[in-house]
Formats: sequence, structure tokens, C-alpha cells
Amino acid sequence: MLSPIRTAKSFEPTAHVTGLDAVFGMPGACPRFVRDEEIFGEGEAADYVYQVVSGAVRTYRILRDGRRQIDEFHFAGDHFGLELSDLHRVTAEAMTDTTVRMIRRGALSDLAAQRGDAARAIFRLTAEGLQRSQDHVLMLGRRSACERVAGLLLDIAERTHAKAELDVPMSRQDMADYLGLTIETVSRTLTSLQDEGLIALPTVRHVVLQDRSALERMTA
Amino acid sequence: MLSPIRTAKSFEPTAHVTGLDAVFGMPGACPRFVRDEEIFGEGEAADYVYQVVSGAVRTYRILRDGRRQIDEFHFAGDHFGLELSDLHRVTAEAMTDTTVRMIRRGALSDLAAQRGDAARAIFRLTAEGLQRSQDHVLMLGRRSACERVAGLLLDIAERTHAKAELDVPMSRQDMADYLGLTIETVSRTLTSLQDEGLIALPTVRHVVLQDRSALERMTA
DNA sequence: CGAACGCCTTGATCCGGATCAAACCTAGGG
DNA sequence: CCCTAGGTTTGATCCGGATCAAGGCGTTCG
Repeated sequence: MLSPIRTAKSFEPTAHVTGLDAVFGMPGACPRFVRDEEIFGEGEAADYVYQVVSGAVRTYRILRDGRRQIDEFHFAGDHFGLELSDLHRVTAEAMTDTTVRMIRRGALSDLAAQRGDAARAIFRLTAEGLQRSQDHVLMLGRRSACERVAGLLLDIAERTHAKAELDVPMSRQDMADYLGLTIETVSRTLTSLQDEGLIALPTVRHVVLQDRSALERMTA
Repeated sequence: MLSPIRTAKSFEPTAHVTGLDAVFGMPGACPRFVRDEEIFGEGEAADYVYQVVSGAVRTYRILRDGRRQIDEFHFAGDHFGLELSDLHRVTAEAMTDTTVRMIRRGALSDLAAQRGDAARAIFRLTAEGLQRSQDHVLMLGRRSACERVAGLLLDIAERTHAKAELDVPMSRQDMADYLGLTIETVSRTLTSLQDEGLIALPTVRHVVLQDRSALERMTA
């Protein structure tokens, strides 16, 4: 179930510029979610499309037996929740305290019908998601644990515009469920990257990229 | 490099109906490719979008060290080669003798600009690809070898409209590179499914689904 | 018809990552 | 400030699938 919209706060200007900014920029609800709060659930009506204003979001699916696969992490400026069908195929949760913008799906398709640039923007959004998903497939299908962890760190750095020091908004379990690994393997891999001097781990949720080119080399 | 267009044969009416049929149905080149022939290569200009008329196509990427990940299999009616950027991100090859229809990317975007239904059809195509890719992620991230193979067989059956007996157009290596496994594991898994009576393997490229519901149960 | 190549299956062994099990932080709450 | 609980790290062991290595087909071509 969709969590109730709590407050219509002004949003921080952290989001990327996209072709949909005209829409998402319109006055409207800017709900906030606390850490681990559900934004929407798998199987619910997909009435809205979302954009992260601040914070970070995970979208995931769960198998019958409880195995979880995180589909994607979404950072400030990223869109999520756009579906082909009327139902959400994944669950979305805030990873940290998060603010999002929402637009009615109907409004979006009206806009797409009226304006070619909006239609193109929607295509771009979807195609970007597809590219990311294809990269994810390559990662899960043909990369070792170490390559996956390195790839994730670089990806987070890029998408949060971090330089060397980065804030990791997700738990080890989140990383594991994104990378198709276990928490133990993620943890061990991080410490071994630290032992090799490629990264430093000042705290659990902070990583310093000490040898970025070595990490990039692993990303093959 | 794009293989030369060989013959403009009439196409077989095997393709699905989609919103782009008006476009793809227009008179135009219908090139044929023999088994294992390249249709386009990674990094080439993405000037065309394709639709499989008959046969089957694989799209894949290769890592520096030669590891290959098959991104997707495409069957009659399926579209492929639509890119966000100007360059193909994957290589496409015919898995069997294959006929495809082609449309210029420019023509497609012109059409999308003029007609809302065409824009919607392009969105649908991309979003379907995204859904398939997300399912692929779930498969690679959180499923066992046995579940992956069962899932692939059911997927092929569905997409080729096969009932119980199906034609597998791909080699064991193709299956392995799609499923993130090795040929040995694929082979062993198929024989163990056969030993359990879930499938029969009259020949290497033919599979009979003998207990479809049991296979579906594995797909969790 | 027979040879030979390419794919597939099967067997033996190995290893990366999973699982099981403690200990160890560290942020919150009293 | 200490206590507690969850998340994290680390250790020991296990196992599913990879790797290494032969054999079996079909299939094509001489």
C-alpha cells in the first residue's frame, strides 16, 4: 500500500535536468519517507511516477522463499516507478530519509500525447533504465564477487557525484541483494579491497576510493 | 560492420501485431542472415531498428577476457537494436537462418513525433525490453542452475508459441552464456531434468516438456 | 562408406562463495 | 554513561557449479 503523503515540503535543487522537469517541476506533493519506509509495493496500482529529490531508494522483488533481488538503486534526480502495465512489478523503499516528487501517470501520458519532447523524454527514461538493467545482467552473469563490489562502488560514486570519498546509503544486505551475493561475501570483499589498499573504510557507511583506476580495471 | 543486405524477400506472416506494424509493414528490405552471421556489432552506428520475421537472434556483450553474456534472445515478432545513443551497445547474430525487417531510426523518430500511437508503441517496446531484462536480473542474481534452465525452457516455449514440444534454436553455449553458467552445467542440468521425468530430450535441439507445472513451480 | 570435426555428455576434481556460528562494533535509549 | 540490539565482521566448514579431461555422437565432406 502506498504510504500516505505526509508533507508538501519544498524540494532541494539536487535533481538532474531532464526533459520531464517541466512536469516534475510543477507545484505538487513532495512527500517524505523515513528510512526503510515503503513508497509503493509490488502489485499495487501504478498510478504515479516518481523522482528522487533527496535521499535514495531501492526497488526490489522477492521470491516465494524469501530470496530478495534488488533491481536498482535510485539517487537524487533518478526516476522510478514508471510501468508498462497498470501494476507495479517491484516494491520501492526509502534507503535513507528521502523526499520524492510524484506525477500522475495519466498526466504523463497526456503530456506525451501532446508534446513530442515529453514523449522522447519518457523514452529516454525507459531506455536508460534498460541500459542500466543490461549492465546489471552482465555484472550478475559474468563477474566475480570482487568485480561486482568494485563496480557497485564506482557506480555509487558516479551517480552521487562523489569524488573519492563516498557515502554509502545502503546496508550490506542491500549491497548483497543487488549484487547477487551474501552479506558475508560483501563484507569480506570490502575488507580484502581495503587490505589491498584500493579502498578505505573509515566507517561502515563511508568508503574512500584510494585507487580508482585499479577498481576500474576490475570492472573489465 | 553491418552485413550487406542480401535479398528483399517477402516476409513470412509470423510476426506479432504491434503498434509499429504500420511502419515495419511498409515495403522495404527484408535481409536474410545465415546461422551465426552478424547482424550488427557492438560499437557500430545504430542506424536501424530490427524486427525478427523468422528465425532467432541473440544479442550479447563480451568482456575483455572473453567472457560472454547473452543479453536477450529474440524470436519471430520481437524487436531489437533500438538504442538510446547512436551506437549499438551489443552485438546481434542470427542463431539460425533468419529474416529480419529493418527501419531507419530517423524514420522511426519522425513517426513518433507525428503520431502519438507510434510514440506509445516505441515506449511499449522499450518497456517490454526493460521488464525482460529485470526478469533476467532476478534469474541471474537469485536462482539456482536448475531454476534457470527450467525458466529458460518455459520462456522459449512461451515465446515461440510451442505447446509441449519445442525447438531450441540455440547451442548449449548460448544457453550457458544467457544463464550465467557453463555448458557442462547446462548439459548436466538438462539430463537431470530428464532423469526426473520433467522433460525429454529426443534430440539435442528438441525438448519435450513432460511436466510443465513442476517446471513452473521451480520458477518460483 | 569412412574419416574427422564440432558439439554435447559424462566423469573427476577443485574452488569461490554460501552457510553456519561467534564475536565485534556502534548507534540509540534508558 | 552504560546497556542493548542490530548490523557487521570474522572464522570454520560445506557445497553448487566451475574447471579439467575424456569419451560419445551426429553431420558433413572427401
